Amino acid sequence: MKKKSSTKAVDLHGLPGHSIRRLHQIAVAIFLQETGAHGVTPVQYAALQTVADAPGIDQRTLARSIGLDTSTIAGVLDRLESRGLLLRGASPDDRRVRRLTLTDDGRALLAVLVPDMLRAQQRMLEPLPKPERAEFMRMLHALVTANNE
Amino acid sequence: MKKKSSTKAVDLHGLPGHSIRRLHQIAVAIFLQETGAHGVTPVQYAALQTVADAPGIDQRTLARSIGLDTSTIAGVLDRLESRGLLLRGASPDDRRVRRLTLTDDGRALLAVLVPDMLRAQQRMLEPLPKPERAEFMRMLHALVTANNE
DNA sequence: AACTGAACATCAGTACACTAACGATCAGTG
DNA sequence: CACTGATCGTTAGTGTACTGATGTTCAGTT
Repeated sequence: MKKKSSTKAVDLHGLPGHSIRRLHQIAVAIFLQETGAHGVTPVQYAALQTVADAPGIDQRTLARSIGLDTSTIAGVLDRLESRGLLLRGASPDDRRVRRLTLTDDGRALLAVLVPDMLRAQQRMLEPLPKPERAEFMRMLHALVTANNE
Repeated sequence: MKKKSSTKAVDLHGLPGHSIRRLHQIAVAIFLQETGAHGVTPVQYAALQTVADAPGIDQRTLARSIGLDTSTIAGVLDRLESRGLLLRGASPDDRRVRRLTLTDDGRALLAVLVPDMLRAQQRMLEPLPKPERAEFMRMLHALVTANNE
């Protein structure tokens, strides 16, 4: 009389997909709490950071680097450009390509943002005992890289 | 001469928030690959499952149970209702409340969906060695429940 | 019975995130 | 040099996901 009609025994909260979605929501919320004053989203931060590290990068390379497709990155860059944080210049070699660089305002904002962002990252893992945090990050990273097809 | 000007040493891919976002994208993609034929999203599945387990539930309780706010759940239910999978009836006790139930089509679709969904969940953790999967789920769950403020 | 504050749902606005289709450009081939 | 296929960016359309404002309804007070 154990598990005969277990058809309905689907525990939503035990499903990886559901917990991953919830954790993502929480991560975004924490990020916005810590950096809220500056009006930058996690994805916008990722774009700013990547362009800062690789000035002149093109949109397609940027998109792949942070895990977005080109149609999504277009909107992100629109918003950053209209705030004067980023420039979309033409490439001299290839007229299809837009070369991305940060403005002085963009670099300044990024510098101000970093400590807040780091505090947010810290908070996300805080509920875990310290030795488990690195372990969690290792597994997380393994899952992400394994699925880069 | 080690780490004097480490200001720029922010490794995007080592940040929890970034990896969590990527894993969420991957989880959604796998879900849609496995269940693609039925045109249901992960959130729509969560709503169907929860209403099936608690017929007559109201929108607010449903929203909190799956981690959405009421403005988001409204759109989700619009789509399920217009596909004839779900009914939004009025409550006799309280005219503010809409009581949710599945139609026969909704229950039938859910039954068909479950095996595909379970296969998707399996695939998400597959890159991890078997003993680590439970460990990962335990940490994931700890992080989610700890941040339910 | 009117007043007040809370609860429930909706709507408007902003921001990802995807697919599919498109136009422009480029690189290589015949 | 014209042709072909691939590449880069944009646009259109669908679906979460949030905040903030609005309107209805309810429950408790006065």
